[in-house]
Amino acid sequence: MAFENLNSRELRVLQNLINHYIQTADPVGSRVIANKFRMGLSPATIRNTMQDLEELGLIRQPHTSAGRIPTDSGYRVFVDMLLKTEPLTEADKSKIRGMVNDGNKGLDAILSQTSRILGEITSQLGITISPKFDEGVLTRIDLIPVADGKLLVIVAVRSGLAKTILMEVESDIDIAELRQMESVLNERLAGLTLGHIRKTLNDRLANTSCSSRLIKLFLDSKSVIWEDQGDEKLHYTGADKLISQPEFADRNRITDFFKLLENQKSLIEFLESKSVGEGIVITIGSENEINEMRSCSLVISKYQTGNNFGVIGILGPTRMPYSKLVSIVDYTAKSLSDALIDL
Amino acid sequence: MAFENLNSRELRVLQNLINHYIQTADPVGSRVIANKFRMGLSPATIRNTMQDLEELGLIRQPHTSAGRIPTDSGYRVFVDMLLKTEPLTEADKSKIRGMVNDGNKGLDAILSQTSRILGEITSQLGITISPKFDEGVLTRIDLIPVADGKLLVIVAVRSGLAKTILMEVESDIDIAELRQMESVLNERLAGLTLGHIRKTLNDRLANTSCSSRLIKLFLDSKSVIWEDQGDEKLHYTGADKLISQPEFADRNRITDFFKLLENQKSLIEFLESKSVGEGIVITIGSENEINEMRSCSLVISKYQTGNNFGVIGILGPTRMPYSKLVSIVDYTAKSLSDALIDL
DNA sequence: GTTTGGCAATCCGCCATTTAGAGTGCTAAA
DNA sequence: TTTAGCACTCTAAATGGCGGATTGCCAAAC
Repeated sequence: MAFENLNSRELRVLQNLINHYIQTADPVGSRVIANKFRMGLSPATIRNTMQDLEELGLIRQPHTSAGRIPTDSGYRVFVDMLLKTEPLTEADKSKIRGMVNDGNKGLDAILSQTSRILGEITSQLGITISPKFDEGVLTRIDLIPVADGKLLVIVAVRSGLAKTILMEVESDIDIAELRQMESVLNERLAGLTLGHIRKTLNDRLANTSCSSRLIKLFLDSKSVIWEDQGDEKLHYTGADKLISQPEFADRNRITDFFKLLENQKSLIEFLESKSVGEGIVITIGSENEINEMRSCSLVISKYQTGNNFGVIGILGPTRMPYSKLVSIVDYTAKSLSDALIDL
Repeated sequence: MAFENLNSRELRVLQNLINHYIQTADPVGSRVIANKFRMGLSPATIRNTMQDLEELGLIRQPHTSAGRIPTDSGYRVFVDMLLKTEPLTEADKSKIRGMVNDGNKGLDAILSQTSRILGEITSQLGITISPKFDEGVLTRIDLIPVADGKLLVIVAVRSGLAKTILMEVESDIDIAELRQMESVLNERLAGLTLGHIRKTLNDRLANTSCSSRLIKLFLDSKSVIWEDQGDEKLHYTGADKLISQPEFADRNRITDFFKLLENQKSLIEFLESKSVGEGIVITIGSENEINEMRSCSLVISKYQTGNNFGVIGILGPTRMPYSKLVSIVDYTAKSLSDALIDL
């Protein structure tokens, strides 16, 4: 949209209005902008500018005789053209680093911690999603009989992640058969990405001397083993603070919000679909296709471990302190990626 | 408390009052009880009885000229002396069985499903906690080098559960050393419970010909490997329906509630502390020591897999349909235990 | 002695009305 | 182009009255 030709006064008014609204959650009137922000203009002049901004669809009045509040497009312009990222305090930085690097914890615990710290220092909902395995390169697969009729399959991926699947088998699998299967799998599949393996498994398992029963087993459970089904785990923290924000005064908003959170699968899918490319992604209000999210914004970023990518970020009302959040999410994502290299 | 000498009229009034209140959430007056429940008494007589019940602390008036509502003690008497468990409908039964036995899913997925079905058919919060590993009997331990400096430890437990831990090691561990360590561990530890192993590991690893480096490694990471730290996982579903109940009209109640849910550790600990013994346990309102739970009730039960026990149940406001919930939780716990034997 | 009808008293929830305040849009003057 | 002034509009909060529900108590009835 052609908002590039906004003049500088309009931009400044929009900026001041949004900054003030983010703090107070109250519609902002012309007087406040004129006085508090010392723009050297009278309220009447500001009013004229505000009318222009309203016609452009960047701000709106909840009702006559109220001040203005930003629309989704208004926030979009703010984020694209006016955002000054706010440097983190040392305290926050060290808090983040401390949490993320917390010793010998597993990936899961780290991500849970991370969502907690994100929630805490932002007072919004901190979210983390564990990395997709799909892009992971198989380093090795192990088959371990653990009990009668149970076979534990361990899929180890470069960068140290591992996934275990418990499968049922007929109880009389021969150990030798199993070993053979194992080595065939390793010979033929190691070095490929899981996604790739999934697509080409049929071909790759042709012409072996393995037990056909086992071959069948592995072909049949293709999706369970190689697919990503619901492996990505979602952690979130900070719901309590979030719902005390004024935008959740209406109970229905809260119910909507929890419907959203309980439908983890679609939420994960959605977040992953949005976090394309490098760096921070911000989506605002109605830009989020999920209905229950139409009054929320998202500040997210990918993080990396090995070849695999996960997502972390913040979910909150469209009225959120974007400039702070961008720095926080960015710094956290980077710290997390660093920490996971070490892991 | 000596509520055993309540006369039968008092009991019937209490019962009717609670049944009605559970349905409507409105204070119940003497007229309703007299008419709706056809007790053959006039409202005035009921009023007298209600005064008695109030003096005993079983019911109370929110304000003059309102009907009465049950107190926590009132619910307690109701549950202990007046509860008629309501048989499940066939529809619900088959829903539960269907979900719980849903094919080849892993434990985690089953428990997640279970919490969902509990939430759905009760309109309260369905909760499941995965079993404690501590009582599990080790069937086998495997050591698998997955990458430079990484060692994957797989702890398999009778009944098919397995836990994997990724450890850091110096990169030049010798495969032969590892195999030896593995077989020593299996020889000396298989058949013992994890809890037992944890306590006696030092002694049991004395006098071996294993690499002292490896021995040290295993002793050092004792807690990570054998301990239960946060392994119990909590699933819950139904928050959205729960908070639409009238008792959550006050926003503070909702925030309290989510503080409770986000503090998973203490919630898990609490639920486990309450679920002693066989069968259903019901705790009401202030009987729950956690502050944020003082206006909620809990209907929980243990379930079993191998030697391990987990907990499932329902969390909701003290005004909950106890008689239904008891049957549902009971049936679900049993179905779950059955399904996990099969697993 | 127990139960009941009658009745005054109490308190809540709802509705309409009022009031104060905030902010606007427009117009005319600077 | 900017500003001051002013009539207008709308909200939020306060006020007051009314109807309804329920109680407690007392005296009469069973």
